[in-house]
Amino acid sequence: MIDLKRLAEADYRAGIERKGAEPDLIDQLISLSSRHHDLQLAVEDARARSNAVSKEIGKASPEERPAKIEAAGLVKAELTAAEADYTVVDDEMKALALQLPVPADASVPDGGEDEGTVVATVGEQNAAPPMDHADFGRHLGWVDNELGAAVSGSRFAYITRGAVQVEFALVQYALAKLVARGFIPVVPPVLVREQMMVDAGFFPTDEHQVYGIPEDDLYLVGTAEVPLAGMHRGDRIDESMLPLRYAGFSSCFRREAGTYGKDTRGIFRVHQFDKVEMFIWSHPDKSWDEHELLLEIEREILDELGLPYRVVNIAAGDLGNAAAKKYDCEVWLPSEGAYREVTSCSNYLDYSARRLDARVKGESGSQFAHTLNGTAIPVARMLVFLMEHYQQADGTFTVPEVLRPFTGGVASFAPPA
RNA sequence: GGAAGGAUGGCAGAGCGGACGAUUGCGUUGGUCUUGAAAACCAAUGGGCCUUCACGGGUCCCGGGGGUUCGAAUCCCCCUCCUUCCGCCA
Repeated sequence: MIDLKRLAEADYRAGIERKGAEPDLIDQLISLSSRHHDLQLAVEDARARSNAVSKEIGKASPEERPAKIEAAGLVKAELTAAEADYTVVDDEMKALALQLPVPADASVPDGGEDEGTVVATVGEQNAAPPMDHADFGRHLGWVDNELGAAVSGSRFAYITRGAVQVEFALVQYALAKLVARGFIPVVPPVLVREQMMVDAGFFPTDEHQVYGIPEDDLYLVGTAEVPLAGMHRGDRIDESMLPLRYAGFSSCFRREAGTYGKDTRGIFRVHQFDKVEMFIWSHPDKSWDEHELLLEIEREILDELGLPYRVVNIAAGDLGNAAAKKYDCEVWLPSEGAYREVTSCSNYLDYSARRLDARVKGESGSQFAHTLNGTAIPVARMLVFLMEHYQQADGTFTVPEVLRPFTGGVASFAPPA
């Protein structure tokens, strides 16, 4: 939800338009909002009179009451009429406001998909290994797409043997790093109510990407971000508690509608995967520092895993509704000769906190909190990159140095005998 | 799955149609007393929105949504959650 009061500000409006919002919509909303204000005054005035009259009835003697009740009825009719007008405009205004995105930050480049700015490049664009990640996964007995398809359908896979050990090593490695940084580890529910999907900003825009359980009115989350956002819904967080940093581990479920034929090899894009996600509740004055912190952690993980990558400041037109700025970290995928997204981090400013009614309480009153999120480890996709970069000429897999404490010291995996 | 009871301010806990935005206790904060502390005593102690230069004023909020009424924390309906009992079960 955007800040309607700031809509008249040139910068605020420009930030929204840069994300591709129709100027007409904004004008409509401004005029609705001014009508809304007038009607609100009218309703409150009518209600004030109604309240006053009603109060008098309570004090009146039994003989006086009938006349007073009749008079009150007239005021009530006025109030009812005013409310009817107000409700119409209020609904219309809210529906429109939900459609508008949070403004892009000034530091975000203009443009759409593929028009982001590369802000850092690390490592070399090395040549492809003998096998791509899909073939190597089959070779090692790590990934079985056919079995997954037979049991659950396309884009489902069995992950077995060493891949499972590496998966849990990745998770433990990330959690250890985040806990050391003061993040609170969380295993959240992965089934949530519809309202939670709305509050977290995924409904109605991304509803088609989400699995639902109609019988119980629940939805499978596509990311732990959703239940993590719910942790402080309606809270007034004392500013001394901030920042609150959470590290959530969960399975993630995505329908991947509209991606038929895209990334069909291996487990690059699957319906179900595990992920360690970072989520921060920040004081509004500090959220840009927290955003840089998220990027720093993501880069540190890629550095320590020894993967070549670049960081992209995503262009305004390619940002989701909720993000004012987003960095993507893209790792070099040798078999494709391209950088592919592995992690990302976004600053939502107060967009999500408004819906969640999550506020920061300080000496100077209260204001909406800022929320940020970033990927620490998307396990399946990380396995894809590792399978290419740590593939040896003899067909074995070498475990990255930093993961070995979490594989029980195992340094190498070979195909099953 | 069946049955019953509940949800009120930071916490506990009254109120069950009209002066209730809410008795009281605890907690918290400030003060008096004290060399200091404790105790005791006094006082203050929710939030959203609108309006005002400000003082202030208005409105909404007693789990959430709807309804009855001139008037709802209080009555009615729906939903959610919690507790207890029975059944079932990793």
